[in-house]
Amino acid sequence: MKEFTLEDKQVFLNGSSFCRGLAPNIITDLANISKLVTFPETTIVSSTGDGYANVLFVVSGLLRVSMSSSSGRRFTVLLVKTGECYNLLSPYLDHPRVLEAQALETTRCLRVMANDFIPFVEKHPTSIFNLLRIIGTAFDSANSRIMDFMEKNVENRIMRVLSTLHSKFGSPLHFTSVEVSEIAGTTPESTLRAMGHLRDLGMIETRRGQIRILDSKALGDREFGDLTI
Amino acid sequence: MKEFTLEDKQVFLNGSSFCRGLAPNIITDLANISKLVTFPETTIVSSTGDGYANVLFVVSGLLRVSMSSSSGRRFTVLLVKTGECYNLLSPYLDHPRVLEAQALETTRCLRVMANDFIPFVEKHPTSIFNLLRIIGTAFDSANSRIMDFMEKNVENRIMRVLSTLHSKFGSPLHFTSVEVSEIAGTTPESTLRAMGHLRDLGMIETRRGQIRILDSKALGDREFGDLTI
DNA sequence: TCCTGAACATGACCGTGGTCATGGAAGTCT
DNA sequence: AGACTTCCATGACCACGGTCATGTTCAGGA
Repeated sequence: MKEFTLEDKQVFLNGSSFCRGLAPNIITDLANISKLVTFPETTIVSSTGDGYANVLFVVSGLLRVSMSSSSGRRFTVLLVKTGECYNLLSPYLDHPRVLEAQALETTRCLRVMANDFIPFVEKHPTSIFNLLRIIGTAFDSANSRIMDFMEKNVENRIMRVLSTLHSKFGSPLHFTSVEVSEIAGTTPESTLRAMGHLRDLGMIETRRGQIRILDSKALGDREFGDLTI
Repeated sequence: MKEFTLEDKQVFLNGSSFCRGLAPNIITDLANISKLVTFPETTIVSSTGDGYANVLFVVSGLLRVSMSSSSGRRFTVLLVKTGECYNLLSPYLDHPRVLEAQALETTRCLRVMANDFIPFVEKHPTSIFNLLRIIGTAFDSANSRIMDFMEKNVENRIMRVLSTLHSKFGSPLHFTSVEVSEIAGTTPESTLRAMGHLRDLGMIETRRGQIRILDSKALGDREFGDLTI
């Protein structure tokens, strides 16, 4: 693989959500403390309680951030794609996080160690805005998903998930029923039934491991819009 | 009512979660930009989409932070009591928040305007740790509640809520079935049925508007502990 | 090419809990 | 004291969706 130069880092970071609107010298500082790392597919990047405190900026690939219960059920909190970041909060938290992260594909990331990230933020307080914007959006999304559990039936939750995934990843989506069910908080069977109905209604088309969105407008949530997944 | 002097502010802030471990001069700075305000019972402090961006530190009373759907169902995200704070993120967010806040009792707060709060944090970057710790805890709690929706039945959710409320407010609790149901994400009827069963099991005692916890250990969640409500 | 495992699909069953309805008990106001 | 409101309590109903079971289709590997 080609070398990932400082300039490559800068170009990439410049397009990332965390660096939106930041001055070039700030991005250079961040590039300087970052290091490219590669996680092969299925790698567990961090698991519950392990105290992994590095910040990761996904360059390519996909990270799944999830939460699991002792009974083995998994809930997907976030899918971190190119330009997005994971673990922004951990450098600041003493207690171990409850979330875990796994690479769904071979994933390259720029890694910033907690010990470098904290001084970076202190030196450049304007980065707090982006940090808090990202966290705040995720927090709002989590609460919005709770409302969905209270109000919506499975089919409507699936619709909102598909609409969100479509906004984020385009069409067709490369997710299985298990993956969608772990995002929507239901079972694979119910997911397949719901998607079968949506297919009958002409909103989507499905193939093995592939979902094509035909009517994203009909799928979306009128009240709260897309989630942050 | 007696004057709330600068020294009163400092003493109060010194005991608040946001100021834990902060140097005295930092607390003085915060006290200087804060102003005591009083919200009579039932006051809507901020409602969805109104762009209220001030930070509030509850001196006495209780704020309920909640989310409502168009169909009128309310979900209580947070109960902000003495020493805790509300709206830490809003000064940093451009888009309006989805949460709303109401005073459940006559509530006195120290209010810091967004325009004063942002420079304060920039001047004292160590306050970021507390800010992010509070946000991170709330975020983890939200995800934990989602897991509860997926895994637990109503009775177990109620148990976890009661255990958490007991840790936070002691015993007896002064909440109605409607209020508990809005925290647990269920209906008042189901809440009453569940609490009736818990009463039969000898874990709680109930009177009108009052819940006495008898066996907090049996109520608690073994896997994830208390929530942040 | 066959074999194996994963993903899709669908039916049957039934428990949880939301909804509606009714009534009683406990405060509150005039 | 009586009227009124709020909260507690409980029963009946039934729909949603989780669980289990069975079978088919598809893709990749030996």
